[in-house]
Amino acid sequence: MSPARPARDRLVAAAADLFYRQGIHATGIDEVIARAGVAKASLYNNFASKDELVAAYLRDALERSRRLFAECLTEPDPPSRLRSFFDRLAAGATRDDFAGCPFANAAAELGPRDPASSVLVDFDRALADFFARAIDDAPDSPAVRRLVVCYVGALHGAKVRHDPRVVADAADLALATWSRA
Amino acid sequence: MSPARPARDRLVAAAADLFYRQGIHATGIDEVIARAGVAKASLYNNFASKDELVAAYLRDALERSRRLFAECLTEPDPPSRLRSFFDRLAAGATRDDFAGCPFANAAAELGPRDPASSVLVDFDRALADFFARAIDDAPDSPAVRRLVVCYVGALHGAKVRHDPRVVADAADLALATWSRA
DNA sequence: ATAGTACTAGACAGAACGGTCTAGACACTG
DNA sequence: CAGTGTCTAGACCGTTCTGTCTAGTACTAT
Repeated sequence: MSPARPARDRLVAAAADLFYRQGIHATGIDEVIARAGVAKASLYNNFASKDELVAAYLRDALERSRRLFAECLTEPDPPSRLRSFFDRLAAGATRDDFAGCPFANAAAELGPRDPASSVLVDFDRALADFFARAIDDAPDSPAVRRLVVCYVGALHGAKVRHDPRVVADAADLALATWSRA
Repeated sequence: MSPARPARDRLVAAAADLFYRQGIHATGIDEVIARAGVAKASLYNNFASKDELVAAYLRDALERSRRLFAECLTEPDPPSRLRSFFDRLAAGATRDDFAGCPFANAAAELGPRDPASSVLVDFDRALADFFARAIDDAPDSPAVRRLVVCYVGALHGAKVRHDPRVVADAADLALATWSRA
């Protein structure tokens, strides 16, 4: 049925790059297909609408996040899991195309009624679940919610201040709040 | 010269409401002037462009934030200043039109090259300055940067999870990180 | 009374948008 | 060879957007 569709993959990759860096509403269909090197008809053969492409971009980003979570969970103990996670965030924040958390950015644009916003809820759950597994606690526990605060503050702070040190500050905060709990 | 311009004020108020709740790109000029009860020409007599209206909206929000900061700084000691601040955030997060931090939302939409984004930098500085005064520390100190992380995490977390408890979690984190430092 | 100012109502233009459609190239499979 | 599915190139449509323009109204100061 769907053996391998390079056009679709190139579309998602181009959408990821442009939607992430420029914003979703600020990026037009024509720019996406030009970046992907793909005809407009190929877009609408693979996706019913621009919103579907947005959802596909977010689902792809969610999948990458899940893999990141899984890698961090291979560490033996809670502090090294948290350290591994925030180290990876810090590394990402030094890239020149860093623009914060893609899900936070999308949440600011989409609004709660948008169909693609269900992926944002999925990410939120996946993040809480990751932190819960990382520190062996319940996903709704205050300790996990504090770690989510650290994550959000880290990425957004590093974005608006153009300063990856903020991620290190948030990591300190995360480690401290875990060791205290 | 400019004794009192109700049309301009109504425009900024309408823009604040709509841009904040729906997003900037998702809100058209026609919707703003309809909400303001104002003719389109009045908009362009007071603002050169939509971007100017966006900037005016953000400057107005920045001014309100500065007043909030000043009120919190009347508290006698650092913990009560921080508690006062996060209590006000928590109160705001329970409102049904709560949509997170207006500057964070605008940052996700505008991109760094937008002229209005200088107001975002101003807010960032004002926030760091407030925390620095609140805990009697330098605006670039790690303690202040950790508090900024708490602020961002509080508002964004409360937004995407629709749960004002997140603000309380962030407040705990903020108080703890200050008392430890 | 008259001039100036701030406003309203809405038509209008130009561009950009999302999305559809036709025509045809290429590769693979029977 | 014929047929099928995926692709490209780009014209095209209707809508929506920002921004301009005309015309006329209400108020105020001199």
